[in-house]
Amino acid sequence: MLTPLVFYKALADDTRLKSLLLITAQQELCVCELMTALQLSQPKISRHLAQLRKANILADRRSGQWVFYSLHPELPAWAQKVLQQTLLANAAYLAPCRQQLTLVSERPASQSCC
Amino acid sequence: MLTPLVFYKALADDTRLKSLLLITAQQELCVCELMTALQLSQPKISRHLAQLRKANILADRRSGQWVFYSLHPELPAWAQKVLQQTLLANAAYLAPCRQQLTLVSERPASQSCC
DNA sequence: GCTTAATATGCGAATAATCATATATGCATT
DNA sequence: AATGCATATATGATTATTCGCATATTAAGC
Repeated sequence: MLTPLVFYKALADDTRLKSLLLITAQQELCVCELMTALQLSQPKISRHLAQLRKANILADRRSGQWVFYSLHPELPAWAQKVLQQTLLANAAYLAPCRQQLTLVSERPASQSCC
Repeated sequence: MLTPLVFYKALADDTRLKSLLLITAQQELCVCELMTALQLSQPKISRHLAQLRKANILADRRSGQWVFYSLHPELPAWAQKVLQQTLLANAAYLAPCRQQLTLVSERPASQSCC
């Protein structure tokens, strides 16, 4: 069960926060997409995603060489709302990352919602 | 201006998170009330509150020997919503603190809402 | 002025988080 | 099987946070 402390510790790092918000906005992203969006090294991104996965905040799904990360299906509703609100109210914080975000062309069709 | 990263770093500590949620629930609290609610030393509480004050998340008001802390009037709406939702959805996390919370008898009348 | 209660802060020690680098795995193509 | 790309993990060094203790500060009561 996800405690608020564990959740907010997960958000208390620039790499993790931006990754989470980008994934919240895009449904799912792979490591290399986050690399270009955040302009950070591959091990750095991978490490932080692993942290979020261990906390059951993100779920991963492998598709060929890529591993796609999305919000964990059992992420509590309050935590989802927190992410959504943060995303909507802080467009400027994410704008530079979203500009540099480039989706991989080989991306397999994902079950897009909304 | 309060960035999401600064805000979530402020929430990423047990003492600060519980203090903030208790203050969200009670409008305002002083250091000694938080000491008994959280069963922690005075310097420890004071230090963390100072951090939250420096980040403009809390405001302080002196009344005699007491210093009362409340949510900063200019705390962005999204941050207020985050605190409210966290409070509502995590009663169990706060229950022990709320049980031990004892308001000072000399408490000056505060503009209580709800 | 003196004492007590509430709060704040300086400082060094302990703890935890993060980083860069190197190495390893998994899958696809040749 | 060998090469290349995407991803994962291990390790040691660095850096940030947090803590406890002692000491200031501020206000109230005598």
